[in-house]
Amino acid sequence: MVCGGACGVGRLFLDFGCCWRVYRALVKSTVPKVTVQRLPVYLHCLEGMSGQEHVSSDQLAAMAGVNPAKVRKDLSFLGTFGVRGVGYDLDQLKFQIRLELGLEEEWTVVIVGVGNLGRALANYAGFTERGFRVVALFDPDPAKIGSKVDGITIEPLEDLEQSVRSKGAAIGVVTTPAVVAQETAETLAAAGIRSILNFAPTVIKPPEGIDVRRVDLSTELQVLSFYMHRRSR
Amino acid sequence: MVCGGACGVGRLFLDFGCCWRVYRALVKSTVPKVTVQRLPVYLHCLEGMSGQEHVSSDQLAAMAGVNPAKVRKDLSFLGTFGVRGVGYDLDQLKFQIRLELGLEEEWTVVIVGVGNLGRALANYAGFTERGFRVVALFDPDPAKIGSKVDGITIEPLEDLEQSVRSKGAAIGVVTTPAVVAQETAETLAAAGIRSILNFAPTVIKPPEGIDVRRVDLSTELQVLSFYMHRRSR
DNA sequence: ACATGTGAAGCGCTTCACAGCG
DNA sequence: CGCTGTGAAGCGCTTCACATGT
Repeated sequence: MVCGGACGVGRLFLDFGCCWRVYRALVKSTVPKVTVQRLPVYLHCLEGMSGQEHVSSDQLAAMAGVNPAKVRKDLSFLGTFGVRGVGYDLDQLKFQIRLELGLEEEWTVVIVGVGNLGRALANYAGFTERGFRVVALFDPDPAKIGSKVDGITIEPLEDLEQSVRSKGAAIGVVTTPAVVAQETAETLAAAGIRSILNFAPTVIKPPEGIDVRRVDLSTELQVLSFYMHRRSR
Repeated sequence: MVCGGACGVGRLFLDFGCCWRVYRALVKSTVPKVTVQRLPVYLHCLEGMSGQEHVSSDQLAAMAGVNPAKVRKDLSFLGTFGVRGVGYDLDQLKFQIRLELGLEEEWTVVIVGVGNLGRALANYAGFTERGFRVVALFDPDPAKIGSKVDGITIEPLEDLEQSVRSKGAAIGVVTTPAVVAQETAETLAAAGIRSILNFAPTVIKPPEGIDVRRVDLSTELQVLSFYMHRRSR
């Protein structure tokens, strides 16, 4: 980037001299996407530490498997609370990351599609540990309706909209077959869900105003396959 | 990048004039990482199409939710077999992607840790559909050993090395608790596994020569949390 | 006329290197 | 001295725009 040049934001052109920081703060006010993805990793590493009051970027970097400079830059987006010559205060750092990630709020989750994967997720301890509470399960199969998984009763699909709305759920997890994933996402959106985590092996076109993240298990295997294939040539 | 400038590769500096393509072909010979991640998505989209002989980059881009130019550039790494004014031959394109991803080989998979998630993955149809065959399951729990999941007998951890070696398995899926994930990865590496897919909520330091990919379900939720939190400020 | 293939510009993340400060 | 915070350079991916080809 040419420093001191003009920054184009949509059709608007602004000149901040050499100050990209001002640009970020005033115009975008955003933490880089890649940083957001690393914050949970840092948090996890920090939570596994004990018996020390401070952490250095080198230490955290080694645990998270990244470059120390990256750790420092990432953390600098949350504010300036490291101590030179010492490191970061462990408790404060954990708190700041949780705050930034919005983990101080308790988010409620519903899961649509109680197959093997849906059931596994309903039982997944990692959700509860992070403050995500599963409040409802939905499935179209009459044989499943009424039975419980981890204490939560499986409800019929027809009740989805009303149930989600009354519980004020924020996140919808889609573990349905691929063919009904889009439809499911739209129903969830209509019911007032704000974000969707999609495990169905298909691309969901995000409904208006909804943030969709995709986790595709077989995609991951295919990526591994590529690199194995490559290495053996 | 300054075109016509020098390209540094390690300590070696080479000058290829303006030709980044030559540089890629001769020195790196690699498809960009992000492209590799998108190829499975394209493939999935193509497999869902029928009743037409050709696809255009615009069409594929719309289905995959990306920019058309990106599709063309991605595909150009696999070779030059689009037809101007027409598009890509559907069957040929599917074949080329499968070839590039190494999906023409059948990879064998073992799963370590048969909890809810491990069981879900053992049953996961998406693996079989893509040519990944689960050949063994391992768990330390004596109560589980000997029972079957989807036709595969659960074996004790002690048999892992010998069993993996004799079956010539290529991919190890780690669905153990976080505390034993590293250890598990090293055992898998010692047994001759070549790649690891890690679902344990922790960072595995890759054993020598092993490619490790990490899928963390709660990380994904935390990323969603960040953006929801952000929006409501 | 239409869609690919691709230089080149744009943009954002990574990494270096060091000033700044306890 | 040690470690953070950060300009600036490096690098790779994205996107544009259009030459190229059918």
